[in-house]
Amino acid sequence: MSMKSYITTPIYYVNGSPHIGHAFTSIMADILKRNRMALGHELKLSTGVDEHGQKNQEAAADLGMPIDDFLAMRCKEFQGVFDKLDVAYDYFVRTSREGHKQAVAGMEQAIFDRDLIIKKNYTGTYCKGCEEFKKESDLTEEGQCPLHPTMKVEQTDETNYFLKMEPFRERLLQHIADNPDFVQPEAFRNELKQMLSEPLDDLCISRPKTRVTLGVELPFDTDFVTYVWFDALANYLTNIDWPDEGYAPWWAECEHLIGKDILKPHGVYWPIMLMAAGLPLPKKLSVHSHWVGAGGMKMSKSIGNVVDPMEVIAELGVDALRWYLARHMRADSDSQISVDFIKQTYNTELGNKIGNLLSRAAKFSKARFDGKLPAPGALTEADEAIRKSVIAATEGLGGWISLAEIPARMQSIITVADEMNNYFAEQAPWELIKNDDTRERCQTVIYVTLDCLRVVMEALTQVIPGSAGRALTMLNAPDAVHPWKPELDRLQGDSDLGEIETLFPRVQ
RNA sequence: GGCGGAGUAGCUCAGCUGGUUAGAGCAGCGGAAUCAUAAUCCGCGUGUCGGGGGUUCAAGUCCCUCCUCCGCUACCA
Repeated sequence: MSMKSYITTPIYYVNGSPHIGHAFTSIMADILKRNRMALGHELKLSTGVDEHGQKNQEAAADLGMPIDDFLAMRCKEFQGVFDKLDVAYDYFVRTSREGHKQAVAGMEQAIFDRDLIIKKNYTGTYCKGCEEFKKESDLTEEGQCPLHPTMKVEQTDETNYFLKMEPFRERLLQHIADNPDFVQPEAFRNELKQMLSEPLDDLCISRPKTRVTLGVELPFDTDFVTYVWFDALANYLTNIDWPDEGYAPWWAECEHLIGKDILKPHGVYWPIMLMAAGLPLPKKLSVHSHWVGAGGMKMSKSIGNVVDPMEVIAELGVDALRWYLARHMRADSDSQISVDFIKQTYNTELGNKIGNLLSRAAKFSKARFDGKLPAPGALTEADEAIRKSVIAATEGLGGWISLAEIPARMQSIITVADEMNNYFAEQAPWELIKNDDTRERCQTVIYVTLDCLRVVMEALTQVIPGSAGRALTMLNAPDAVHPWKPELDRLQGDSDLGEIETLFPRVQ
């Protein structure tokens, strides 16, 4: 029986169109999935959309659309984007799904039955942007929410249901202390500890229907719907059919990928919800930072430095984007992105160093060896050296990688691509082909180069599956070994090569 | 205000517990080669390592201080 793993992305709020942040988290989740699967794990990856809450309700109203039509449209848009990004999700979550709603209600009932939910009146300030109640101290001097300065906060005086949080605080802190991998990287673990360093207020988990109608009705009071965050977080369980028996092995190996902006709901609310319901906590919370424009400028329409994932795909192809994100993400601080940066990285790394090498070696082989890949002769020290380097550079991807390790793995691929170009230039097969007595040597160099490229491409299947797959087809490579590890000499000497096309066409 | 992170070549970044002439990639300049996506290979960097002070035989690397930026958090209002 193979190991099961479960990776999640947040479910995205659909009141706006998909942006680079959505694309990033889902692509990273996809890379981790492909990595786990290469290792022989059975895997489920969930991504999707959050269809509830006041903001969606209002976004639909603004467009003058019936809510269901609006949600269906947005859902299709998001799903289409992830398909184009080659994100191989197993579940595309829609919180409007009946099974999800029932499970959310079931979870609430379970917590309610344990006397951990109380009803009380609350007067305070409410930010629609955050869909949260705010303390006076959370607001700016002008009395507005610092996260949503253009929205007006509302004064409320209403009765709601609250989840008791404080009883679980110490236990959660202890869990974090005992399990360093529970929150990664360390910088965010420390921030979470800070959030938990003082007594927690009860969490309001309901909204009166008089104000919000789009949501899951409370099982114990039909005048209320569930707070969006409670509803949304529960998707991680409902996707794998909780409370049905089968969910357990998946849940035991659950890794949540999130942006640092939603650390609090995932690091505080969610674990406490689970503890309150008597359920085990997820195994790992992998937190990432955000993308900002060149020079560290925030992306904004007025500056004109917004990177639209769909525009990038249309112009450069999906793998230019996937590669850039995987290569330049920094674990605990924001990373920079611009269309120019993506182009530059694409041209120099994918195009010049990898694509061009494949092109020159494969075309040479076909032209000089009758459309075939020649069989190698005896190997020299130089051959052995480059082969060894290729194994060393790729074997990391034959093991379990964490989110934070991805860029370093990509770096080692590029480094070895440099070495391969070096090898090819030093061996100069175009010279070797000129004399009969060096012809066999030429065959060996071509074979070694293309077989090394095959290994690299197999490794890259985890990151840029489309391009890597095409390259393997050109090389007429056999199916990769499973579980995967870098292995030499799997290309057949004296066999046909496929049609050689330009893998990463240069862009201006 | 507190805590944390950051400020290193034109750009993006490495530089761990202090130790040879401060590094890489990209960009730029010169050359070689022509198998290839004008790609590749070789050569070329006098940077006040944010400012100032200090400790030390020796500091980008430790201490103090100041400046700038970012994150979390608090409080005054």
